[in-house]
Amino acid sequence: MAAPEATLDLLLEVSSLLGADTRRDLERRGLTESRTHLLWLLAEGPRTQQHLARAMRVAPRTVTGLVDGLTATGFVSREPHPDDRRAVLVTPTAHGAEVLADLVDGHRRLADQLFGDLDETDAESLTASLRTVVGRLRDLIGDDDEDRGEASC
Amino acid sequence: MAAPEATLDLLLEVSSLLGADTRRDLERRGLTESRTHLLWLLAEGPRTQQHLARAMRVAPRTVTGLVDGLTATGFVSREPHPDDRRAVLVTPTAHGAEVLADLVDGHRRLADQLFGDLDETDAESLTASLRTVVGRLRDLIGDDDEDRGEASC
DNA sequence: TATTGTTATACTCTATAACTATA
DNA sequence: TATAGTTATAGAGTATAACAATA
Repeated sequence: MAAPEATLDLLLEVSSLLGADTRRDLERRGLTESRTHLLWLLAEGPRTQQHLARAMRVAPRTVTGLVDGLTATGFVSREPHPDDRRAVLVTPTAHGAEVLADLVDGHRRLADQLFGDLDETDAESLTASLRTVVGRLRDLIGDDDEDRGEASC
Repeated sequence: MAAPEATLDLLLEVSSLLGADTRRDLERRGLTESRTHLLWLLAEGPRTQQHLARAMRVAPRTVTGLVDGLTATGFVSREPHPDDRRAVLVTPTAHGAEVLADLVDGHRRLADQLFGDLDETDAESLTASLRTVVGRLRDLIGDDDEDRGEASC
């Protein structure tokens, strides 16, 4: 038992359910996954759109659209860059910062609900297995993992 | 160590990498994730669009678009339903069936690459943990898992 | 009256290409 | 000349609502 395919199917189901849970939570707040990913990258301060495009591995034009949406819904604003008049600094509004803090908190609570009561041995074993899988997937994809911020939510 | 949040982050990274690997593979074949999900549901035979909409948890109109795309690119055809003249049976073409078989095979090979060499203990422990996580996520979401086909690819 | 699938419309995410302002 | 961000255009996925044909 525990055939490789069954394990992969479980992992894919976890992915699907995690995505569904996340989306449902975000919808209530008027956010989408992509917009949230961008907002998440502002946790440590304002960033230029170029920076965000590279971190999200997305075309600059895509960031324009995401920032447009987040601006229209009151989560961020475009502020002038102090040193470069071509660039803007995408900056969370008070509301955006509040929602962001809330999302970070929700992430922590979800982690506790899912893994908080695993005993030490199981937890170690699970993280070790996941680390191995991440390494193998990176090899398969040829991902260098350069330049990314923290994990998306 | 092995804090709950680190484990969740690993799981999210696995999700992200699995998605990237899948998309890259599908692009080469002229498929998208949604279209592939639909094609996958035809593995055991033709289905009506209503059936597909329920299985994919998506609006009927969305299925129309996906079937349009798959028809235009030669993966499926719409055949008359023998008993119900309102309905159509979405049916893989020869090409579609061939690609589908190839995808199923690729899924098996990926599983082997990721988990084929785990020792019995680790494999059991990993699947047990994943099953627990699936259960908890289902509870969180209130997912009844009725009516779905096999896992999407 | 209920169901199957469609046309019509709209929003989001993504991409490429051409352009403006600035460096 | 190179970079930051935009307008323009396009394709994919999703949704709701109104409608046709059929059950």
